[in-house]
Amino acid sequence: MTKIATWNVNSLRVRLPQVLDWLGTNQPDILALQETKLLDENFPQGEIEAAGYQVAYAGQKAYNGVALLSRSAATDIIRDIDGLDDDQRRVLFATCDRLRVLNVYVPNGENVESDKYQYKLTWLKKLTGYIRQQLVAHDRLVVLGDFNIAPEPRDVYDPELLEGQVLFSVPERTAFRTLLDTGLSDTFRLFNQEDKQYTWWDYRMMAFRRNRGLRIDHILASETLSKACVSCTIDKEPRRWERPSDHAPVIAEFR
DNA sequence: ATGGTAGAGGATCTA
Repeated sequence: MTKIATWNVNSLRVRLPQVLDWLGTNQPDILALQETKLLDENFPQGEIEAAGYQVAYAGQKAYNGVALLSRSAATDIIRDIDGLDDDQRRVLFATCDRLRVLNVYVPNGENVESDKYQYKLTWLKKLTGYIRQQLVAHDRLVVLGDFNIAPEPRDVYDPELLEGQVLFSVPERTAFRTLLDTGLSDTFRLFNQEDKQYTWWDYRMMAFRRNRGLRIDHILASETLSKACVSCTIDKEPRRWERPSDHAPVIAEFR
């Protein structure tokens, strides 16, 4: 069994003790992190290796940044995807435990009128083209991370209020659907799930206490891997901790 | 009254 997880930590510097605690409790084989917000020279490699995990990372100053923590060594590591043409550190692609793993931090988009929203849609289109190519070569592909898109009305706390807003606009949801149509499954929806399960809650307005959240962090699997997927769950526990990330981890297991 | 909170970095920008 291979256990793989994703977690937007919103600063690895601040969240490192929580990440180490969570690794000890949950023992994943692979953990994909987003928003590390660290230069590579400041990555806490020693502390993570001391906890029994190897690391690969692609960071930058202040914003973005992704990392892959794994029990086994990751190989064939790619930090710059062909055709993405992006200076921001948002992707990390590697092979680990017989999986081809693509860790993504999709642009937030800010709001639907913003230039950053167009950047998000263009970025997703380029990523989708790349994934379409990669699925030809890799039948055991996992794409996971913070997609900054809630795919369906049941993935947001108030679909009427949020309709047309960033993270839940029709063009974003269509882009997500197009990505799945390359041959990926949203592993969370392979299983019967309780209602009102989310992965992100705004820090403001007591959103977590009121469960005003969105499901925007996902683990997508190729057809071969979908058949081998036995669970996908959201761990809300770290969101309850003192000084938490605004995102909860998502965990999938593969036979 | 365009809020409210968090992180980075040292004034705003991003989410």
